[in-house]
Amino acid sequence: MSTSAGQAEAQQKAPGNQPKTARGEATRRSILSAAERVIGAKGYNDASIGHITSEAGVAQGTFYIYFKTKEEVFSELVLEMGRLVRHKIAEATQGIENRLDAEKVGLKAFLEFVRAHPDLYRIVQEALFVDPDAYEAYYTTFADGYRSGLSAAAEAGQISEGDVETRAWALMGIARALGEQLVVFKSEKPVQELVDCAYDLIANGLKP
Amino acid sequence: MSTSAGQAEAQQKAPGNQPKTARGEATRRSILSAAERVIGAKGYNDASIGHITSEAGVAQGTFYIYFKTKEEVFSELVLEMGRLVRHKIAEATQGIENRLDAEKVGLKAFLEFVRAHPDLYRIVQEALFVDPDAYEAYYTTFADGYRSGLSAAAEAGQISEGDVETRAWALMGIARALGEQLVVFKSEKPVQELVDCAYDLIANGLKP
DNA sequence: ATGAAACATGAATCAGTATTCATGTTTATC
DNA sequence: GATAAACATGAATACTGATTCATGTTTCAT
Repeated sequence: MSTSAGQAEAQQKAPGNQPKTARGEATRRSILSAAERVIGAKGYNDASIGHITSEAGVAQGTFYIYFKTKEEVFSELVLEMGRLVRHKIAEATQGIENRLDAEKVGLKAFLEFVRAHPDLYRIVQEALFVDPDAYEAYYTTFADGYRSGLSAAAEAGQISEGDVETRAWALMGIARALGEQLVVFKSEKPVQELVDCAYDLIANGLKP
Repeated sequence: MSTSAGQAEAQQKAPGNQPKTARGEATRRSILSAAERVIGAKGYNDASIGHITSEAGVAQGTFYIYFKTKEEVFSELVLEMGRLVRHKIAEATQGIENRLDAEKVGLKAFLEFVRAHPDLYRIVQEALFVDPDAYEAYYTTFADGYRSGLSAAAEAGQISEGDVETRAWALMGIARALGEQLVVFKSEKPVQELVDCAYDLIANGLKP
């Protein structure tokens, strides 16, 4: 009924508590965003609830009004990363007919997002150890989309034939490695240069 | 002076204690190998010293005869993974003149190693959070070798021109993603199939 | 054979921190 | 403006697990 509380309905895993007022909404958001920064910076284990709540400017107990456990806030961040990234890429590749073009534009959108959200990127990596299910869901969701895109492109003769499953993982691997360049290894290289080089490799291969 | 204690000399980071007798040597090795299994399976934080020592069949205190901290044993495992993997690849690509052939053979060797040592693979991934320096060293060492290999190949006209730095990371990304397929997502696909598909992509690209 | 160094033990220490709870404050509705 | 629900507090609880240590046992050079 109110302005923007539509997503509360279809929640799957019995979350801590959804806020019922604007104040609660704001507090919850501020905890989530503090968690993103703190966990992204220190890693899951060194990020204590105390750190997170003090970064958010609330008391320690307040955390447990909105999240059942430390793991829950982490999982939510992984989900958020998935949603945001997929949205960015879908938005950027909207209406592009040719798969190779879409590949290029999508890669660029991905890398720009990752550079803008280094904490989220690291959180997804750590999910392999903290919340393996979320990690797996993140990548398989991605891979599914990739695979069907590649299949369609092969049908349409836009790309050569080949095992779409393996290709999807390989292409995701390239994107991930370049993202890591930016976030983990702090490369200053312009995103466009990375994209152009990777695109050339993806499209033409290494053969002279 | 004795048979095989030559590596004790050039140690960098003041390690716990190197064993001085055959018994000590054996105990240390058994702790290290237990740590590999336990940390690989449960992750760094859930793998307690108690778990590791009981898996190794020694008392808890014994751990600290050979390792100063829990982190130290972890770092040593990351180093070990780097040494072993580089060795495997070097061995496999020994004497191969053509870079693209070497790429194919090296990728196969890498994937076979990874499938045989899933625990070590996971440990390297976790190093990003537990021991970032070791993580960085692992990948930059790899990338350095890759880069110079690609440069030489480009000189020799075996591959097309292109930014070797970015290409190196992209190719490492492919290898890593396929390794992850095997270890994390438990794919049953034969290594050779993955290699053939990835090689085709690397050599020829996606263009029809 | 013997003494010193190396190795091994496992119970005790010690610190950190996730989670709970009893108590107060704010918000919204009647 | 009163009442209940929602929200907020921060001190107390409870537990885990890395590290230490006082005490034994084994190895080995002499």
